[in-house]
Amino acid sequence: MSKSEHTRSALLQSATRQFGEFGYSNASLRKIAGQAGVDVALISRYFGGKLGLFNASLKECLNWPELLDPANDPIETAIEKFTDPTSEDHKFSTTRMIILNADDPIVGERVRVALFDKLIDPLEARMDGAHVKERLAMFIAVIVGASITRYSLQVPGMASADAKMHSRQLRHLIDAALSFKC
Amino acid sequence: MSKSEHTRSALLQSATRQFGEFGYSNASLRKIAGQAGVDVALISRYFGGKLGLFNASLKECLNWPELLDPANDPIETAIEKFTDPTSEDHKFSTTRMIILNADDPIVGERVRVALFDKLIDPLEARMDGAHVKERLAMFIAVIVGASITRYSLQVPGMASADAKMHSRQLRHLIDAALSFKC
DNA sequence: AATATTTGTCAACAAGTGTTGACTTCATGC
DNA sequence: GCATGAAGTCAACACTTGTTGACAAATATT
Repeated sequence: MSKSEHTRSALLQSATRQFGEFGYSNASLRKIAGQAGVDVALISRYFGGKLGLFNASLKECLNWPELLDPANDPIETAIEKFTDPTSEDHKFSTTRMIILNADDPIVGERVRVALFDKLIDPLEARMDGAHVKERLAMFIAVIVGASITRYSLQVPGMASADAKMHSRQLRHLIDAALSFKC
Repeated sequence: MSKSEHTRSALLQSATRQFGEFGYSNASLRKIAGQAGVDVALISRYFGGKLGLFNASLKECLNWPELLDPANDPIETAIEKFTDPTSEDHKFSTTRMIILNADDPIVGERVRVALFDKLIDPLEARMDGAHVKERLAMFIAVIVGASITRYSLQVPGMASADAKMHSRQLRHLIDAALSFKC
């Protein structure tokens, strides 16, 4: 790994944390560079600017090839990815990255398009039964709502629940979402 | 209504729109004042600054006395308030105001405390049965998740659903949340 | 009518933002 | 050893932000 690749990836990792924690507009390039131990000007050099850095970070976040693998159940894969149990801190999960930036006046549109291209459309293509669109939307709503309730709002009934209990809550709601009949 | 009260309320209304659409940090005092047809400096005069303006707006948003009225069913009242069918544009709903600012580095803590004081704790006090905390958290998750999915992410299965269909989706998930048994 | 109080206007401020270009340092080729 | 190009440093830029204080206009009070 060359020197430039090293700083590039350090920048990308730091950016993903900051964008995921504070959102695009609240994240500062100087803080991103500082956390990566690198000069601010290098961001423009390697990514062309703040927008380019965000795009690179977004692309990395939403790269979920497992979703396309026929060997995997799409819903189970999505649950694993969304709840992201490997991440050390859910503050920096992909779910948060999406939610926090979906309304941004600058990158919101981009985030939504990427979300559809990389996640929602592939998921929809692999679901069957009646009312796929409606059930999928309800599934997304449950995942997103649970994430916000647990980590952003910190409502005790979810925030203080242990992993097992939270998993039961999630499964119960997901089952309801997927079994919806108009 | 005196002159000063008029500009004060115009400022407050404009602020609620901007804070609800862009979030605290992305909202600009100059735009708020401009939309209210008033000079920027008057914000500092009437509200003491940006933070004071936000607090006033937040207080107004979360003033839901109907929730405490024993004549009303608390859950039904909460649903009405959260889904906010009277608002001309859900972009400026109370739900959005809360979600969009719950993570802000400056006002996030304030928003969460107000949410608990004014909504969650009163709701919890009026619910009965087993596992109240867990079921309430799941209820919140459904409301919040549906709002984001429909209005922020704009997932077609919810965003394109008419009012009747969306209401059925919401009821189905809420029933599941409230009937949860550990 | 003259004074006092409220209400509104304007310009400036310090701080922070993303971005740029000239410069130095470093490593690799010949 | 020297020259070439990559990699990193630094200071400045134009701009926006929230806030402040001095001033003008309008309204109310005596």
